Amino acid sequence: MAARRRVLGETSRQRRDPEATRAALLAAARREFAAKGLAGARVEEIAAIAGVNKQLVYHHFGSKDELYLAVLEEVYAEIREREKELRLGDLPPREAMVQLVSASFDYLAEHPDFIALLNDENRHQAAHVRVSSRLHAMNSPLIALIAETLEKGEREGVFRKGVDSVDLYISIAGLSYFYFSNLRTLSAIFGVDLAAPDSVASRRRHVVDFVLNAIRP
Amino acid sequence: MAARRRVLGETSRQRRDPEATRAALLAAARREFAAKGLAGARVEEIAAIAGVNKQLVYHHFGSKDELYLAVLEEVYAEIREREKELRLGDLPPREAMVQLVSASFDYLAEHPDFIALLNDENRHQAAHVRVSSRLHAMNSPLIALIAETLEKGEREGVFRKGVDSVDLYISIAGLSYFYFSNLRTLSAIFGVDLAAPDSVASRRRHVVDFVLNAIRP
Amino acid sequence: MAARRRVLGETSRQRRDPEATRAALLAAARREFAAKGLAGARVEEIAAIAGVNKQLVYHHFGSKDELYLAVLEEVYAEIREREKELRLGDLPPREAMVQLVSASFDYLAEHPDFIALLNDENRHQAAHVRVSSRLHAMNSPLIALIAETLEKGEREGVFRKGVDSVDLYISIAGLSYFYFSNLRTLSAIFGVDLAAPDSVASRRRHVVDFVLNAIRP
Amino acid sequence: MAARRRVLGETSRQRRDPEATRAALLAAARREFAAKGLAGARVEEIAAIAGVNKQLVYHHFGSKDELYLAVLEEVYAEIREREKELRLGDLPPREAMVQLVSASFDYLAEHPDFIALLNDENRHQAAHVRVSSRLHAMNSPLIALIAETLEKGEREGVFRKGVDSVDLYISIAGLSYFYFSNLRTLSAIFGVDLAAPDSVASRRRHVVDFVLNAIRP
DNA sequence: AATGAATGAGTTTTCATTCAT
DNA sequence: TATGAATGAAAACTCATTCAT
Repeated sequence: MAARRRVLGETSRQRRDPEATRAALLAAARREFAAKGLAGARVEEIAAIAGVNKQLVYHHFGSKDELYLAVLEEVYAEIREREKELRLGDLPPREAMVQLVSASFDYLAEHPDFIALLNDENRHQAAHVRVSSRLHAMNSPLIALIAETLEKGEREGVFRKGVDSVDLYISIAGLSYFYFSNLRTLSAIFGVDLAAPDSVASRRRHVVDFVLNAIRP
Repeated sequence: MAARRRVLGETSRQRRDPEATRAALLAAARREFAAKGLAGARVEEIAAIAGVNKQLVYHHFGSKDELYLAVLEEVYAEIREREKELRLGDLPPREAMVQLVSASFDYLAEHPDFIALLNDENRHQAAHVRVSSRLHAMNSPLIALIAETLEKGEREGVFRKGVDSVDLYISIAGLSYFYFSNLRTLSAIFGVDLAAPDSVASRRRHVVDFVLNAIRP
Repeated sequence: MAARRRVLGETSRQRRDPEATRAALLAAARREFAAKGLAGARVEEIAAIAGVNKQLVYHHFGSKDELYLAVLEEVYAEIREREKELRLGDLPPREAMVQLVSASFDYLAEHPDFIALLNDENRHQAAHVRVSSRLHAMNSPLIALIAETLEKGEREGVFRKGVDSVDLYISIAGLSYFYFSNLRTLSAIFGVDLAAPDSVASRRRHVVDFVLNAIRP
Repeated sequence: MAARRRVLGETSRQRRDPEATRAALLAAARREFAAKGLAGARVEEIAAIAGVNKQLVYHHFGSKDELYLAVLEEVYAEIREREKELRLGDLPPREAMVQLVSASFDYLAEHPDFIALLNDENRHQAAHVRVSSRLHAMNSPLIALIAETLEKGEREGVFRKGVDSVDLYISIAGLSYFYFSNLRTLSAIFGVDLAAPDSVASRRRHVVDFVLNAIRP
């Protein structure tokens, strides 16, 4: 008996607008899969949130699983897009690295969906990511940026030698990701509110410092 | 449907051994919840793996949810126990920190189910952890150890000042956790096998180095 | 288990006739709830009797409880409808009262399921009736008819004064209701068959006489 | 997860007192069967209310069904006992009849259990009453009292002739029974509170009046 | 006599998916 | 393209009853 809701701001969406229907379903699915996982999310609820008939999920995506993959693809595409937009220009290596780490932190801070979806996909042994040729085609501009910045810094003597760019990429991500991914349990166990703006700002400073200190010569 | 299997090593468990029944259910539940999450795991399958009647889940734990909480409590108790066993003795601060980071890495390397369970619990906004008085009573010995080591290193001038121990705790955990948590998607996206022993060993070295470099004066 | 049966007279109901499906479920539910009560009736059996898939109960009614309420509403609507059809025209008060009492008796004689449903609902403290706005909107035409007839008879001097119409309504109902409601235990205890047509006819005469005698001047 | 409760006032009943256990079970069963019916009552809950182990139901009564029969027998025995205690002495017939009707009304007013149990048993077509030789052996002293009183009144000319004593018995019972049996639905439908002491007192007067008027010459 | 563990057969309800229109 | 009805399979949970101690 989930109430039929229309997405915000769409009081009377066109009855025949396949693109809008698809987009509404995708947005609703992203929200539901992030909140409840592939197993916990309900096709009926996704359709209800999108304000459309349940059957349209099958029309547009084929199955719950394919809808899930479509969400993953959208989410990955979005983060890659965001990474592409990162303009470091001619910033000196240290300043460039600050930007990289900050941007990485901020993206995760703003997209808890992304974290939840990735965690669920990892539980599934990346089964969907593995089979998606679209996802394989998206390579991370960030890793190249990190490599370039690292190299430049090494040459200029502001970064130590011997830091692997993939390792650094994973470390930068991990320092932020774990904080947001485990926000609730850490807060409960420590008895603090890590979601508070002050806590987040403090963590952000720590992460940037931590990385810069770790790679200085 | 699901074949009745006995847990490994228990070819003919006593018909009346409630403790053994409870333990078998808990072990099976841990495995299933880690593999499939709270929503995806099946009570029937858990009972089948434990080799007992499905209704005993309700007899011993009350509900699927309470069984899930029991698993979380067990898992947290186990990690706290492990932390308590860490003996740093009179190691100098740098060596002590190497031990701390290594032990943290190794625990996660050996317990992928812990990671999976935590991720699922975080998706549920730590709903179970929050209500468990048993979990609130368990405080991490590790965080105290880190604080002590950090302080000693600062005094001896081998660590820089201004590093917060909770921040450091989260960073140490995050550098290892993210790697194992996102092993599958990272491997798929990068086209490498991060689960390979060589990769893990290499990551271990990186993490230890990274932390030590980050906190050197 | 339970064989798929089609409701009488519906040898091949349309596959897509939601109204017919609803009606078949309602009829089957009425029968089962009357025979076994809310707790004793089985959703599966109701669906089987209606010749439809068990899940349609949830599709059309939401839950077993809401189906039960729908049955109560139907049954009350039916009795109210029947009361409305009572045409006393210009009958003199005594003859009118005979009609009222007789009709009341006959309805209960012909609708043992109504009695069984009411008894069950009373065990539930009228929980369903209380929350039904549809039921609150149905007021009994009978009580008004009794009041009018009583008044007219008083004016004409054929009925005594001081009889309250609600009291009389309950008494008329009670004299018949108890007989049918407790038919089985009374028969068992007295060692007679109160369900036999002769017994019923005799009781009918008694009830009419009893009421008329009770209200004569 | 029904909490284990001890019956009021029995904080530590003897561990080995079969009679007390039997009585506690019977009392709990009476309450539960009255409240929920045979189908709705739970053996575990009955045992919990009685403060004893569930298995003792089987020890003492054999099955849920036999426990139900034991409750019916107890309840019938109680009402017969009560009827036996009715002392009309040498009251004149009208006064005697007032006593009979009043006592009948009062018993039902004070024993809603009895009504609920009888209704449930009637739904089961008196299946338990029929097979109980103990119940068949209990004949109602009331019906004999009514017959005597009726006869005496007829002889003295204070009651009309032609009233059958069984019919009268059923009418007396019905006038009170229906009121209490259908208290909740009638109150809900009429929007009044028939359970209020004033309503009950008023009904009591009506019933006594109604019967006396109905049988006067 | 008494207990708690254990069980088999259900019982309501859910859910992804397909069908008919 | 879109809808609501319909379905089969399963899911969590229940319950009367029996077993082992």
